[in-house]
Amino acid sequence: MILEAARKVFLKRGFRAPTVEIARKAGVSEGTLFKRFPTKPELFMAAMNVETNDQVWQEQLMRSVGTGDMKEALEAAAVSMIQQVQIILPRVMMIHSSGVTVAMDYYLPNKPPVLQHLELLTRYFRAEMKRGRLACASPELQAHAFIGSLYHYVICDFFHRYRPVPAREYVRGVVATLLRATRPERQQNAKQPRAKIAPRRTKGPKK
Amino acid sequence: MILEAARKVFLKRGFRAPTVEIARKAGVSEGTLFKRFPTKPELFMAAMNVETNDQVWQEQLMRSVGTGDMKEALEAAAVSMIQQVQIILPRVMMIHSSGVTVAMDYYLPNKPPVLQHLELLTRYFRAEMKRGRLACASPELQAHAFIGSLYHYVICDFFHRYRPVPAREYVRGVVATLLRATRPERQQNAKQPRAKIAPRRTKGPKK
Amino acid sequence: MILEAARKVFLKRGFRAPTVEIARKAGVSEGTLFKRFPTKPELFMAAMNVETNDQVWQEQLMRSVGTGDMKEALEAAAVSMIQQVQIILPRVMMIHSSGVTVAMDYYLPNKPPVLQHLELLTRYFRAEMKRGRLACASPELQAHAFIGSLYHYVICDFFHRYRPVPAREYVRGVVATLLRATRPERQQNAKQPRAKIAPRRTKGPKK
Amino acid sequence: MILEAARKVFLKRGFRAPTVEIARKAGVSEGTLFKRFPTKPELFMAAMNVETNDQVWQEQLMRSVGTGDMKEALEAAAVSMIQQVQIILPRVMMIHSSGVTVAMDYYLPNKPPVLQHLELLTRYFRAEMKRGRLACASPELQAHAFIGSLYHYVICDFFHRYRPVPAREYVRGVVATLLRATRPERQQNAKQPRAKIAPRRTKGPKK
DNA sequence: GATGAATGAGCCTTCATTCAT
DNA sequence: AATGAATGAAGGCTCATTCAT
Repeated sequence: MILEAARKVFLKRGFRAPTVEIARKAGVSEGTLFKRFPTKPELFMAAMNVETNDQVWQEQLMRSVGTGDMKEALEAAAVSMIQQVQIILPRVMMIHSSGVTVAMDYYLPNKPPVLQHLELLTRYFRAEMKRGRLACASPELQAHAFIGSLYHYVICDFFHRYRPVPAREYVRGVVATLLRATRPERQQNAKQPRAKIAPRRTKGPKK
Repeated sequence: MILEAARKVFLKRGFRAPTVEIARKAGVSEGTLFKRFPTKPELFMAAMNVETNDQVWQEQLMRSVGTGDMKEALEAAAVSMIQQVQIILPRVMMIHSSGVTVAMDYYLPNKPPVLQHLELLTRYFRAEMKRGRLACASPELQAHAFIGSLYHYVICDFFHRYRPVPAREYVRGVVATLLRATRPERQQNAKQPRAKIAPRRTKGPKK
Repeated sequence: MILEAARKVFLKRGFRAPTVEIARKAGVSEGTLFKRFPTKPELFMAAMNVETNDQVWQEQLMRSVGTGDMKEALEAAAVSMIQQVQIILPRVMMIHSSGVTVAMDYYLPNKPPVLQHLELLTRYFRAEMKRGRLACASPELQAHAFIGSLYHYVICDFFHRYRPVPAREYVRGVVATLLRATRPERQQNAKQPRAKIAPRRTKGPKK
Repeated sequence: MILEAARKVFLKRGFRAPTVEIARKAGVSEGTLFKRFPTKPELFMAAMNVETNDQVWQEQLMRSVGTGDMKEALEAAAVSMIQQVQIILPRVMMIHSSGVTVAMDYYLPNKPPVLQHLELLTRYFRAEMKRGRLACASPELQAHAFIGSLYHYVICDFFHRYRPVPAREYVRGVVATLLRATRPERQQNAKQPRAKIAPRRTKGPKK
């Protein structure tokens, strides 16, 4: 597939990568390439496309509001988000650095993923706050920080191949921090001993 | 100054920006440009230089360990870090996307800023934990997440001109969250010194 | 043909001749030029190629050893040699003066023509001496001098458009001189045994 | 000395050699260089100057006519000529290949050395023929061939570092050949006036 | 439709020449 | 007078784009 090849080449060598190389990698001639994408920038933008058709996790997260286990819901969402960001971030960076001037309107008609994520999480936090399951001064800011933690994991991996722990474990830590920081102070609850973040409770019952 | 001009042009138009344009913007001839920087990639790498000689805040933060107000210390550090990242991040991204192959060893001899930050904060958290002023399962992960929140502020600003609140306010929120999540459980719980998030409970019997 | 054009241009204007000019003269674009010859020096060396696939006369000369008319054989060879040298000499000179550093190994894998010629003639003279049809102190030196006479004809023509007589006539003269100088002294002259070129007779009284 | 340096550099790297390099080698600044020689071609032509102020041997040779030992006179002249040619030939070649268009009038006001040599030797041969000390069909052609043998020695050395024997020995051989070929047929052969090399014997019956 | 040779505009780089010091 | 930094025109080379096959 042409876009596949273009993506690989562009992400490795930048926008400067010659079209011949893309054509060769895609197994087609340059003629064919340019019949499909009349100019290089068009090919580039198509290859760096950032449309995300996988919003399953977004809907799941919102559906969980008020009902499910917040920790589980957030962890699942976070893992999915990391996966998505791993795909999207390099492309967004590539676009921004390419000097291709179409840059700002590339994720039309949708909002750029980062802002989508922000909005979603903000809505989620706000919703859970309304239900009294979360307490924080600014849900938006909280969302910002939460997402930032996740993005940073991707950034460290992408820039420096630095991955201190597996994604899932990282997510657990981040979610735990979040929940601890936003735990509503109920009647100074003696009945919730701990067990919040308890990482490895997978098998046996604690009792 | 040449590097100033080169930086501006490169950051706006990418590595593809013609050297004439840089020369013109710098107010010198192309000849002069190439006498100072023998090749375009060299000029590029010099302009994208990421060496950071301003580690004042790093030292201040570490000096505050055990003594000052943690909130204040962290907020000050965070604001400085954001400022530094605002400068550095676009350059790192530019380098990575440029296809210039010197890419990976560009911040030699020092470590890349991102990892420097991570290390510093980890050390800081660990130090404060030792003093009992902070409690968390994994100081490294905590640092990761904290820094991530700050980076993300820069990213949103850089990519989408999105800046929900002023940096200082954002920082306040993030630090508050952090401190809330890592507040050691004082007097009322003195018999549970650790074991909070305790990731490594693998061996010893709890009893 | 590209090489044809390149040759003409290079021989007239030197290595400095712009590639555009060659392209124009060859009736192609610069792009095509550089697709065929990736760098200018490569084009240059290809155009100045000195490989000589026309060794007919060399074989003919050697085949004539001992049988044919020496004068005719030598004249034919000399005329051919002059023709070949007229092609080769300007190129060799061009290469040497161009400053292109590949210079010394350009006629690999074969020996350079000059030395080829020297070797051939030396072998020829030696062969004819063995047959008693020629007498000289040093066949190699004789060959050297003979060839030199021919080269010089080309040089005068090339440098100064000076051509005192037609090539064929010149050749006749040179061959005649050679044959006269190397005529074996037959029976009637038995009293002059050697003393031919008598190298060190500088001092001794003539008597 | 500037010209010295220029010569070295030009002869090694061709006309393309940068003027900076020459200046550096000459130990002066580029400014000084261009104050002395307003343009590069002028510097080049000055460095490749071919004026020969050492005509001693030419006069000596002519003075020897009819008196001295022809062999010795010719050998001395030949050695001097080789020395001179070793200096001049590379320069002439360089000029011709440089593409510098002043090329044809560079040895004004004198004749180019090659032709000077030719003329001189022709006159010498003719003079000695008049005295009966030499016999040949065409003194000019004889001179041509003689000089050619000497030039070729220089060429082989220059192009291929090929020097079969020391110059002096080579010269002895060449002169010996010449003298043998042009030895007047003394007393015993008075009825063969000319007809030796007989250039135009093509048509008429010899009778 | 697919191909890939040909094009030529554009860009990096060099270097002769100038000129303020 | 000497210097050498600055200039900018020129040239080698690349590569997006076209088009005849």
